[in-house]
Amino acid sequence: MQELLKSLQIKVNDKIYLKDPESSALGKRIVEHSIILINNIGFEAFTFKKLGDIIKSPEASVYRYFENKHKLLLYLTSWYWAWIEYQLVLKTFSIRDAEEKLAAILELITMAIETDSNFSHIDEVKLNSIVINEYSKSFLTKEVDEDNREGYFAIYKRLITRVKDAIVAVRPTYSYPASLASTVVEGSLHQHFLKQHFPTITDCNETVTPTNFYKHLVFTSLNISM
Amino acid sequence: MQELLKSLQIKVNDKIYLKDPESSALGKRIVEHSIILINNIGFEAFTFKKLGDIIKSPEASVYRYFENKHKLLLYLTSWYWAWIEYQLVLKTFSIRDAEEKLAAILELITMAIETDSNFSHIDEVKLNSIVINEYSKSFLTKEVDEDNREGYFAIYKRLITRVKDAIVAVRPTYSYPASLASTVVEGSLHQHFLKQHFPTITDCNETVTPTNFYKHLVFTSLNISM
DNA sequence: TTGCAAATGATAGTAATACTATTATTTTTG
DNA sequence: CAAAAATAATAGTATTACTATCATTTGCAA
Repeated sequence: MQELLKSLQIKVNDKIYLKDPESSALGKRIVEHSIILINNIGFEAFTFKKLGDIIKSPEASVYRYFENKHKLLLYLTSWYWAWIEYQLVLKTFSIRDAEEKLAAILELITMAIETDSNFSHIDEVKLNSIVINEYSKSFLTKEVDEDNREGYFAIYKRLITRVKDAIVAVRPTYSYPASLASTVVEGSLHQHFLKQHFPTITDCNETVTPTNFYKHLVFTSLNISM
Repeated sequence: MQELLKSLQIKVNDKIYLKDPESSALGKRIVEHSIILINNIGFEAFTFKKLGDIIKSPEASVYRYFENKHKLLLYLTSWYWAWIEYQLVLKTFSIRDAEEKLAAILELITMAIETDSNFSHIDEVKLNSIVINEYSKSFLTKEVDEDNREGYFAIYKRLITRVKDAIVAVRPTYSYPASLASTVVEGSLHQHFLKQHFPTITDCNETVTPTNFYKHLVFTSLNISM
């Protein structure tokens, strides 16, 4: 049931790919192993040639699914945000209290993904790690406005808007709901990164989580005592 | 006087370059035109070959100053953060009141750089734009731990620590001073980016600035009424 | 079950990138 | 003014990021 809903809901903008990777076994292998490979060697060192060698298909076959590796990154990260948005809707639609709902959203957004759902070719733990390490690169480009016009960031923006709406529901007079929402989503990825690589400039570690920090940040900003 | 101090203070880790670009006319041309070129075409499309064509020197000459373009980016962004840190120290060392000092720091950190100082080959406005668009790429790499060990991010971390210290001075009991400091510095770059490319997910525009947002965020977090 | 289209595989090729190497020429400076 | 240092000129390599062509396999419809 949850599986069914999932397969129905998690759809990315079909202009991102040339051929839907969900539509064939090869497409799924491309997605599955690109996640593993990007996670292993990083997006810069990742090439369609290396991926082709791993899945034992010529790189030309990969190019039939994605124009280039940037489109593939857009695909993977869009899928991730769609998956998060799906969980957000599922986990919060029945919560009536605005504060409680916002708290649930913050938990979902700022939490580390630690267990793979294991019912598809997509490893969500590795994908989360890719989002932490590579997501910024998907929009920090000269083509960002063009890509945005094509709708490649639509799911991400919709997610931020949902967070913003939850903030507004709690405190309609607050002046910066959109900035606060985008700060939490982006900032949370950043704190997870700092925790791993720059521990001296974050308070997040094994005991203190980004969730603790962002809950405090958001609720005090909205004038709610903690 | 300010000029003198500046030339004395703004020094980057000398392991970032092979030969100090400040030590020769060619070095300065490399830095000056790399800022212009990266700003124009973006870091991905930027190559030493293209830079060489512009400054009319062979790309091999550029390679005598910087191992590769990633090192050049580290150099430029380190210079930028050193410049910001220098201003921070200069503008706040005489402020005794902790809240006032923190406010001054937040203004400096979150403000857009709009005027070029015009007394060196470095255009700070363009460099600020490079930092907004490319800084994340300097640490979102597989080599981040190695680069960090070499001290390539030392100035940036020291700057964040200064912001953290100012937060602690205001509210010693606050639990997340380092995370708040890193959130403000990184988040401010992000809000400037959103303002330009994703206006629907930020409240920052011509009238509302990241400074307004972050001052509110920080001071409410520290339980100071606004 | 054959037969045709679509998908994939195999192979080749190109321009650009990210360098390294060598030698010649110019510039600096002791 | 001579030696040393810096830069220019040129060439070369492996890899990347593609595109093109044609052969083979696979799925499915008559």
